[in-house]
Amino acid sequence: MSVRHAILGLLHYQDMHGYRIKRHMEQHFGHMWSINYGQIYPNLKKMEEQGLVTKKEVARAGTPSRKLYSITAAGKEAFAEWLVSDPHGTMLLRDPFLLRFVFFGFGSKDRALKLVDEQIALYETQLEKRRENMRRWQRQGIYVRQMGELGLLLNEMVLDWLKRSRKEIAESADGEVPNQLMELSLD
Amino acid sequence: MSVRHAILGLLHYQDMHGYRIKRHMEQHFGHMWSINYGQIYPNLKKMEEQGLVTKKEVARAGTPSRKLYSITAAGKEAFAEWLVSDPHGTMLLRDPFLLRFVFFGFGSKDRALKLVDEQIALYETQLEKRRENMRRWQRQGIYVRQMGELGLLLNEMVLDWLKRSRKEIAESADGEVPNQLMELSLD
DNA sequence: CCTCTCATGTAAGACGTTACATGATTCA
DNA sequence: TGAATCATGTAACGTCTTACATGAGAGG
Repeated sequence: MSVRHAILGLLHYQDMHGYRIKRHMEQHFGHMWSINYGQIYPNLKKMEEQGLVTKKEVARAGTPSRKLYSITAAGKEAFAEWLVSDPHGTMLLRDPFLLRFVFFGFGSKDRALKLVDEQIALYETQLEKRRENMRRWQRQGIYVRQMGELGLLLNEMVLDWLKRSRKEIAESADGEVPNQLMELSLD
Repeated sequence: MSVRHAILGLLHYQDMHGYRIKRHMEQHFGHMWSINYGQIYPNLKKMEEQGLVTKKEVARAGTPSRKLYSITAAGKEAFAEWLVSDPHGTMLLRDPFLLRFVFFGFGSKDRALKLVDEQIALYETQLEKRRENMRRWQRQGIYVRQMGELGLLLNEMVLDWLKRSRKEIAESADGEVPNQLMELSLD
């Protein structure tokens, strides 16, 4: 499970508690993964049972006591194994927008344009955020910086693609979209 | 649920049975999504119960009878609604390799290079496949073709990125990777 | 006073993957 | 004879999301 290993990775840097782990992941890997408490707390618990991490409760007046987790030798070993395990194939773009995009031919051109525009706006906002983050990533070593660069490249590429698609859709007559029924029935 | 809507989309083209749906998705959207029988058959069943599709059993001597599904008016309506529903944010690159990549600083440089090389080989193989598929997508209307182009662009971009990263990793001294512990502890 | 951030957690359900079971036909 | 393809399905498990419950402190 990736979430588990990501946590073990972070604990190499320093001891952390759940809330902090979530914030950190969102700030550093937010453009690649999502994460939530429903994953973090149960996984920390399980990893403690497995001896991959240890818990140290730091009581503080008032607020719920922080639970600081540290990685153990066994945890480091498990992490090291995972780090060099074999590749699992190429990236999938399991993106709900893209899936809808493929079927835009069944809706009206206007609707398609509207949805593409919304998506363009989204990517433009995100591009700015990523450019800001880039400054932070720059100082974090080769690998973190490279990951950030990939995120930026991807964002720019998708944005360009959306704009080109938009243009082509706008220029096509509404009926110009070929009837895909015939084509697809060939296989 | 996306799988359900993807199936409804395909049924716009023509009636299909489960096996065929899987094959079709793998051939046309294989670079973006994965799918398996554990999703298809239960979902077809459920959609039939909901009146989104109807089943017609076509008995054939010997082999298990094919179950041809057709989309109903209600199904088309549900699909049309989904098609114009609001965007859900930007793409996530939930890729196991990338997650490991970020932590390569904790392993040796040689291991990192080996893993990057394996990934490069994977993407090169896939790039060829996608170039072949492009011919098929070309004839399927704007949207399918654009999706195919995005897949190609993404593949080329990641491949370039991997090669550039490889070079930079190779040129870095093994100890040159900054100690990320200090940097990260700042937030 | 109200909202935001800090902080921990659970429960239910949605979604996805893997492995298995079955069996005929086609092709080498 | 053996492997691949066609064809349908289930069970178990793993993973992820959403919503909820709780409560203190800080700042406007």
